[in-house]
Amino acid sequence: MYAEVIVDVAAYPIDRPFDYLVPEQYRELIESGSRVKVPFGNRQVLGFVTALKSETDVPTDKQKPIGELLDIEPVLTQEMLEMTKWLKRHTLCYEIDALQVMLPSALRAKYEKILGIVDHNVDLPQSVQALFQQREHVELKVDESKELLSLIKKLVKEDILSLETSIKQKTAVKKVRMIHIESDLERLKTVYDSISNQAKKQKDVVKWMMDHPGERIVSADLLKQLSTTNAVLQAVIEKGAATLQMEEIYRDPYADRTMDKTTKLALTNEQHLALSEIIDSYDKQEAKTFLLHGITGSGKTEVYLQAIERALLDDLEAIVLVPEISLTPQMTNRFKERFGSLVAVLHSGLSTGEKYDEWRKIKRGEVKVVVGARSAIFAPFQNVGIIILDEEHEGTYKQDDSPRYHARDVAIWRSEYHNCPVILGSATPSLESYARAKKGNYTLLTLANRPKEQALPEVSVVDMREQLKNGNRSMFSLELAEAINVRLDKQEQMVLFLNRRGHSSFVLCRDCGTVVECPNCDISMTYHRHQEKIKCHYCGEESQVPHTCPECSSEHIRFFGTGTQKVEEEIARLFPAARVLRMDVDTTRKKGSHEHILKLFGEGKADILLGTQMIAKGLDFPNITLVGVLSADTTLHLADFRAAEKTFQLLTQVSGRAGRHDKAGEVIVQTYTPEHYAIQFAQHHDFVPFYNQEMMNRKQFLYPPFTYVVLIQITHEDVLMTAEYAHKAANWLRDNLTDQSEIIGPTASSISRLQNRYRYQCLIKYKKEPTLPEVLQQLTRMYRTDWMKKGILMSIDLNPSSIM
DNA sequence: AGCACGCCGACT
DNA sequence: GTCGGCGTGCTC
Repeated sequence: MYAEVIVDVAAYPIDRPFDYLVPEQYRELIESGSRVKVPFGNRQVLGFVTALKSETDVPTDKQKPIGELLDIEPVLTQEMLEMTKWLKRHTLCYEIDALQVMLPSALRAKYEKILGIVDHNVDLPQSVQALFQQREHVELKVDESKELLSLIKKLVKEDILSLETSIKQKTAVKKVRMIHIESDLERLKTVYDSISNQAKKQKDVVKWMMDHPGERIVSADLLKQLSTTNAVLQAVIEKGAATLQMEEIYRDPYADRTMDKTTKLALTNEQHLALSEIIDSYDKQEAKTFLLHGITGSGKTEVYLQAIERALLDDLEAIVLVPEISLTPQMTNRFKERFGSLVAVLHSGLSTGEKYDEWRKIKRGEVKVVVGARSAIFAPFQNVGIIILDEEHEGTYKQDDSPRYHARDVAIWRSEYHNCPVILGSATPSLESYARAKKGNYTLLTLANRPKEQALPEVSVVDMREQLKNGNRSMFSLELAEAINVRLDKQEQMVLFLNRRGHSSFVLCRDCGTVVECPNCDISMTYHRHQEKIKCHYCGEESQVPHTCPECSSEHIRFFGTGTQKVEEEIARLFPAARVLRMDVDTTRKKGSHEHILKLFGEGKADILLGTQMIAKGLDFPNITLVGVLSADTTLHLADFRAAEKTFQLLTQVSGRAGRHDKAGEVIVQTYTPEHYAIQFAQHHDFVPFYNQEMMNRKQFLYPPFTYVVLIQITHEDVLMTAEYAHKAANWLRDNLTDQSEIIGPTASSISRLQNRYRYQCLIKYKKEPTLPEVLQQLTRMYRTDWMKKGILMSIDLNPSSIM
């Protein structure tokens, strides 16, 4: 018996199955989808069994047996194995990357080099002895000095030391010491009597146990409750009053929270119509994709909940994706409230262990609904009944490193596998999805009204050029300042939005015009006043604020541009009575701080919630009556064909935060380009006219959804090398693709250097290009066999979410 | 001769 | 990706 194994090595010639002999003792147990340890070259690596067979073409002298079978229950389902092949083809990634992306990171291998002493008669050199410090075995870290490493290598060769790789799972299953108390009271009594009166503590413990016969309790809890020590407990166990067992437990991030269960809400006609179309298709077991276009506050979530309820009736499972879920506890809570313990939550705020435990609950079918961010689309359910992507237009559904998959594509693939519907929901659908819905590839469902018929908030656009002309140089227009004062008087809440964190976005010398740039990236450093530092938002570089110009030594250094920190200060100056909560990457770094800020705001502990785009989505507080967008221009002028679309989406989403309940909402948008159609249409909540206008632009410049694009990015530490290979790539594409494709570039990327690597890119635009998969595969091969060795890094992104 | 370093190819 | 093998060139 042989197993085809994909080994945990990402390299071009390795990117295929290797055949291994299955040892006798594993023949009954092994299944495809299990992890194994295998000898590979002269080391041990982790691998995934993708198939079993009785024959092989591999000559006998090259056949090696599997070292160890790691899973009795395979970690990969058959569906995942099929999905892997599809992912590999469609994202041009290594098969091993496709496999690993479907599993929680806890299951990834952790390789350790273990150094041991073989010959004790040899005196080891001082430096090696220091490493061992009397121990028999130590872990050898790669960051030891070169001299030491080569010395060790020599000693290993001479058989004085031994070097082995150990493979461990990154995070283990959490276990607790569980005490099982003897259930036979008589026997407990006997034990009690047998304990000498001197062992008072032991008597106490057994006495307590006699009140709790047959119960189970976690060892630590028992010790705490009886304020005793492990020694006492051990003695009691030895006498037979209880037994100790290691038991698996789940780390539960929601352990200390209780929630009131909610029941179905009554649906509006529109909601009902949408739901019955979905359920119809569900009943027919169609793999149909719905685009649920519902204005903000129109009750999309209730439609999701009731569609899921239908699937649960048949004991099928549901996957719900939300964009970066930890940002929207309000959203996850709605699922927890409706479906209680049937819900697993997967998001980036959980620890590796917590994610692993949620994953195991899903795998074992202990939960039926998973709510999670992008990677939750790989939830290991076996009987999926419905898949939902909320805010389907969000860029976070596209993974921006290998494998560069889009959760929407995976969702549709899985829906075809399980014959179940997919619901894509949004108030501002992506142009791609809306175009597909109009063409009939997706089924369009529309919710044009809010359930309680609340009006959409009034949006006014303020021309900041006029403010400047009238002598107002503040970042608050008169209109916005007035509106803020009104809310402060009425004790209503506000959300202020600015898509830029930090204090000032650049530091400029007024004498020579120098802007302080990051030493590793071609990007200006942002001033952060709280730590009195300047930071690069791309690579994390930090340094002291210069007091003189690094170029000309002038002291006329000034800070320009506005970030959330500066706005916070301005609010304190202009509205001293206002209580402000700032929410951006800088204030939400700690685990749970996100929820904490929102909780404070929900309890009315602040008047103003000031933040970056993380506050644009999902907030639902009844007392918010004003939303202020301090500058709508930040996203509008990016060098990306989706800039207008992103701006429209953002404005519509933030506007939706106001007036969701009884009180009417107002939105004030400040901009230097009020005439721009994205701002105009967002002002009037006009998605369809915006869509039509934007489609005309896309058509004119041949951008998606009229074409498909592929972004190819080349980076290297040396500019000339970067440019050279970018040209090579572009020329190769021009020579090999048909003239149905347009190849743009190479050009320097808009951030031309990042983390000390220069960046060039080219773009392929095509409507139909039958040769594309083949050509890209060949380009990848050239890169992996040849260019990589020269330090070039190349990435190919099909349907990139941004071309910057 | 003895070894450091870089390049090449193999890995079931 | 990571190892060993092998060639080149430098040093004692």
